[in-house]
Amino acid sequence: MTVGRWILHVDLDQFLAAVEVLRQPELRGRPVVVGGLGDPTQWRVVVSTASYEARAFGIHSGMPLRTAARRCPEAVFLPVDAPAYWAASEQVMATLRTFPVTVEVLGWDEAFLAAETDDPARLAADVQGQVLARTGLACSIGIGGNKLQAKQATGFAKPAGIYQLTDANWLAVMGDRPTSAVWGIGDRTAAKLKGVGIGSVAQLASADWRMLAGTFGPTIGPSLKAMGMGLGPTEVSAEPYIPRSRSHETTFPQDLTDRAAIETAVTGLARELAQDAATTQRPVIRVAVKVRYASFFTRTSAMKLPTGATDDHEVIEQAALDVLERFDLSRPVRLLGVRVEYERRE
DNA sequence: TCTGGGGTCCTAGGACCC
DNA sequence: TCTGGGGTCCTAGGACCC
Repeated sequence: MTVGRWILHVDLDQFLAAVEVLRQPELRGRPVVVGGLGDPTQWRVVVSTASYEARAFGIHSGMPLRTAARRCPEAVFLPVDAPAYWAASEQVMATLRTFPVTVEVLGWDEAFLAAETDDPARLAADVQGQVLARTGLACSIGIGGNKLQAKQATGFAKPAGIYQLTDANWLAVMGDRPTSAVWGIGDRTAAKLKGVGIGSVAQLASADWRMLAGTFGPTIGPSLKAMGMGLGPTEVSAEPYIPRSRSHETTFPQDLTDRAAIETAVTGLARELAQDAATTQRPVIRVAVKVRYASFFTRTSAMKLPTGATDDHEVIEQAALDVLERFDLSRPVRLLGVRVEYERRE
């Protein structure tokens, strides 16, 4: 066998629920639902992660906690404890870095690995074993010739398995599936593809890229065909991630109708982001405000800071309030959000 | 399903300038 | 002065992902 370059996608299984079970072993085997403050009677709070036992009741991420409680009243509901998950994630990523691979972290429960090996399945099994031994957490691993194939393969590896997807079996495995099965193609794009006669991955792979460019634009169009063919990026970077923006948003348990309360909330969100910008020394160049009304109609508006990049909290808060002025605040407000964009540095 | 929070990237259109 | 074409900046919004 010749040594080749492989991409592995490592994905922790039911990550939040798994960390909770580690801390409370008596929860193992029980339906566990992590979300919000862990109170299933609260409105407007959704499931972050459901354990496999909870998923058997039809509970899944994004589902309102109240709905989850209705589907499985005996489930254990737990609050989201982000610091605990970040700590567990750090342990996992450190374990991955003990292998002779390049590790690119994607959020707290995923990573791409690039490896030179003639036996990627063996490497994947070793990684799985070490992650489990050192952290107590199970992961699934997809193996591919590029990031798309590897990421896609992980879906077939779950739970706690290994699956390989390459140029050799891509079309055999993916060809008959709907285009929305491909990572990066959502329901909107799949529906639009259907409108031009493309329903399956195989059809997308053999589609005319000029036609796609006409329908989806010069960048997205041809990239869709490439995705259908199972082509994707191969660079894996261990460079520390530099965020482009940060945001905070809050959905209120009850809609806000009082202008002063709205302004106070926006100021508070902006202040937190400004403090964060100052401590991380990332000057802000733009400030955006998001308003979701009771009707769920959502608008955002943004402003480049006229003063130039700054981490001055007064400037950032004032900018958020100035942008807020553009909105109709006579209607009940369900959600308020503030986002700051950082100066891009080379 | 009465619908969270935190991100990224792309596109389209208007303003403005030459 | 009924009027072109190209480049760049800015903003709103779409789409997608975890």
